[in-house]
Amino acid sequence: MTTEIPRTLRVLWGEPDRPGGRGLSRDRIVAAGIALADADGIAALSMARLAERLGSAPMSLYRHVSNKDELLAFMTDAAPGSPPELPASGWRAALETWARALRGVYYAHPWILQVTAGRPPLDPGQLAWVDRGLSALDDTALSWAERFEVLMTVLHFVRGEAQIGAVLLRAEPGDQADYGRLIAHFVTPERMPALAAASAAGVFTAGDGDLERSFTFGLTRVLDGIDVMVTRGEG
Amino acid sequence: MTTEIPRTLRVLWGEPDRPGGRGLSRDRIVAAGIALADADGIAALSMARLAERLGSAPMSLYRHVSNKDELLAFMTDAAPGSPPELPASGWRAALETWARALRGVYYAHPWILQVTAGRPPLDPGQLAWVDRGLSALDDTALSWAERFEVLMTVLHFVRGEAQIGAVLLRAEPGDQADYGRLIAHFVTPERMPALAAASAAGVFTAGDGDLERSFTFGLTRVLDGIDVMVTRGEG
DNA sequence: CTCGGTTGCGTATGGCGTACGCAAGTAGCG
DNA sequence: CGCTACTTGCGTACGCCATACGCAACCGAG
Repeated sequence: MTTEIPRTLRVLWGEPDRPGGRGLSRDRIVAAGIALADADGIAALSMARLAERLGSAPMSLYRHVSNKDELLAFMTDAAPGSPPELPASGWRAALETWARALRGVYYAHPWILQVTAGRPPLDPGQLAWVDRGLSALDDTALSWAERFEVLMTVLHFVRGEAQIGAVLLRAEPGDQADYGRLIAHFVTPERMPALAAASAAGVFTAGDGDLERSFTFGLTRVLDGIDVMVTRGEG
Repeated sequence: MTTEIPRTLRVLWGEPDRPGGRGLSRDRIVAAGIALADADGIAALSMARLAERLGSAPMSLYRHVSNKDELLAFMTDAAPGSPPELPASGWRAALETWARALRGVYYAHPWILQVTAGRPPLDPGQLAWVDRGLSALDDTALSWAERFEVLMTVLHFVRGEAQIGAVLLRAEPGDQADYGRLIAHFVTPERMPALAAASAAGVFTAGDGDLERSFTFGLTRVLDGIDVMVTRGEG
């Protein structure tokens, strides 16, 4: 009857770290992994490089982490930290606070997007955020299923925006200009009329602060759409 | 003045395939790569396995594809195919058609989501979809920048939903039930009250057709939000 | 002091992407 | 026909990766 529970999850929810070792510990390894992935990207995170950072041998890590997948699970659990307290001034402000804080997490740790893509969250770190997000809708009349779908809609938007924005932030300053120039070079009005018009209108030559404005723009659309439902249900 | 253009892009936009070889050709390699990634996932796509499928030696592929990254670029260009014709019955129906077709692409080739994550599209295959999506908004009074932001908002939602849905579709039938059971097992009302309530309400024990319904639900929210803006601008 | 358990790590294996250079085939041209 | 220039296929080799296994050093309890 009881589903057998994977070791990784049991550790994640229960066992605290044993700081016994002569220097290595799960917490230290996970923290170093997060720092490495933040700085150089998840592709640069290898067990060997991580061990080097920690001043130990590669195989020593396996005493605290059963394999690389488990390390990544620990990292995605720890990196987001605690979700923010939400304002009590209504679901919209609460949901917006949640979305902006989550965006901050993804901008700080873009690799989370890759690691958690298509994997339903089961660690306490991720689920705490889901719980907090659901609580933003406490003052609505929506069903639990509706609240969950609404939250997923916001989540999809935040993840999608972060996937683009976090990369742009770390790119060279000229890359965005290059992108606009390449679009302009390849896209012809005959084959792609709408795109050519958008390109000619300067849509692909973004400037400072445009990332922020574009996030706010999309989030406003999404929240407006939710508002239509919430208000109709109450009216 | 002229930005130097990466070889991969030049090939993508210009040079047709030279079918000269004794069996190998760029098109055949790309098609086999797509088939392999569709069947076994992108992680199972190695140059060696691909060569085996094609009955050639690993190094032979490099005559037609300069490295694995370029192969992936060719694959993401080719896999989506042509975007659908959009109905002329208004922006909402057009955008919905576009979104559903794109979702179909991601469900058929989930690896595209991983490969294109955080990389702005520059190949004709992807850009044709962006162009078609923008054209869905031709009958609105929005600016080009607004149309682009609107399209990105829809795109984020579609990608986010597909990232979860495409995986669930290929999962074992019992996995979804397992997920609900694991949530119920770990989540306590004291620590995560909203999540516990949602779990108790059966939100995490999905049934047949729920994926479709959930996509429609979220898409309706997003389109409703866009409608608020389009209508206000016109009124 | 002994002993069971824990921790660190050296060695080794099999997979990966791919640089390099040779050989076999093909096309152009006399 | 033969000679040459080029293209295509691929065998070998290298360095990086995750990680299985077993030994040695250490630690706390008796």
